[in-house]
Amino acid sequence: MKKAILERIRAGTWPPGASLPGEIDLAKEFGCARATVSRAMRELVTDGILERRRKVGTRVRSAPTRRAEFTIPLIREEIIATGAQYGYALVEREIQIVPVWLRAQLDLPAKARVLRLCCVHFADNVPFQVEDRWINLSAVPEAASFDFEETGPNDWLVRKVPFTNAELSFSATGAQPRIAEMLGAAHGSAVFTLERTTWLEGAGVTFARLHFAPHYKMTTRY
Amino acid sequence: MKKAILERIRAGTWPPGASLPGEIDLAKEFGCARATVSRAMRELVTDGILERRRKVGTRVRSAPTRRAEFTIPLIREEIIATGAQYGYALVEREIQIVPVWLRAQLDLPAKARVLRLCCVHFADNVPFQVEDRWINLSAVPEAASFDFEETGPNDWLVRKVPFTNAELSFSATGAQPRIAEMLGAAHGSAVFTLERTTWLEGAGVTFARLHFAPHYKMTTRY
DNA sequence: TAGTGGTCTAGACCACCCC
DNA sequence: GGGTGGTCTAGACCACTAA
Repeated sequence: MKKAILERIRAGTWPPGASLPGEIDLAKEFGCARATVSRAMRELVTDGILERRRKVGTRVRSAPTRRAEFTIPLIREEIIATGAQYGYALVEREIQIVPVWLRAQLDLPAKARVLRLCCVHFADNVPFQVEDRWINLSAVPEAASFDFEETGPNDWLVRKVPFTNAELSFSATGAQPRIAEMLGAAHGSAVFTLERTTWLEGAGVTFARLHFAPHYKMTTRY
Repeated sequence: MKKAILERIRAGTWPPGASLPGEIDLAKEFGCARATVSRAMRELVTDGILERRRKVGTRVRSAPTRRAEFTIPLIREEIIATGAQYGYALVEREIQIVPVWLRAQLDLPAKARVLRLCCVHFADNVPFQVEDRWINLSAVPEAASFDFEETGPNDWLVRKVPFTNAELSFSATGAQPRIAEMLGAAHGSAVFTLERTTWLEGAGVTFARLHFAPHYKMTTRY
């Protein structure tokens, strides 16, 4: 069904910007139930192919969708998937009062306690990613008594703590001396940086800043 | 319906990794039709919350390999959305034989002709993005006779040329002298770089390498 | 207010795949 | 083989919104 509609769009029966017939007419035309047409069209909307408005009808999107989807894998799985051996090292672990910049990001009260971790993930013993992690101890008190010597915070959190909202941002930063050293890169070299914040029902859970080794590329197809 | 299921997951009735009851049981429990449960669950699968396998059942994904979705706006619209004034300048326009590295990327025959464009997008007269663009002239012959003095290739292509597949990749690169100069940045400074390739039915259409001014961040929430 | 999509029901058959 | 999800039907009512 979905294929049949797609074919017509590709064939030019319904060029970009054109209106499609209503669900009932299409159902007759294809000889199937209206619910079937409806489902196929709803899927095409989520695929970014169609655009629907009540009372107006369904149109083929004229400017093809410009949405990209990323799956953010666990770093361990990402490394293993390349065929390399995964390695992990904890560099720093400290409980502290939340820094001001992080208070704003996680929406925490003043003097909230956070666990700060810094660790390195290796692929075949070569540094792959430096993870700077802050965990809100009022949201995740168990974290205070876990040592993170063997298991990375990423792995641990994913199994322990659900979240409802997240924010991701990508950027390029010049490697700070400490980061550069841990990554085995030159000072100031361009580092791909991913920041991720997660909340559970409005309460900030954790913030991570991930620094990737030089030449890392994050790729997606659609 | 979808909400009801999500609530239970959040509430911990079905913790990560747990199996949910079958569709028929759930339908009884919620007092609704099986098709309704089915649709809600399928949607939760596409949201990355659930995982389903025939004969095995439905589970809550333990590692929410959640997908982040980006909307890649037209650069012009992105700049205007910040309240700044959009500016555009064409720096270079040349028809040439496709370079080898690009042949592989676009899947072109040797000696295919491509149009190479280099331009800068400004926000309030400050360089915002440098666009390095290659267009396959056998796929888009009209491009050869368009001068791109006033309209950026991005704007033009989006209106003229459909595509069926695309690949996006993000990385951090040290600014090459030419790029640095155009961006008004220091040589070697960290530049966020986005590469985008699009195909139409298997035929490479265009490749773009976008270099953003320092401190650019690409952000998404979900 | 009329017409569109959005959602649901109750039932049916099929495809897959672990046991 | 048998239980699971995948998909479909035919019909119904609701919600939104442009005219």
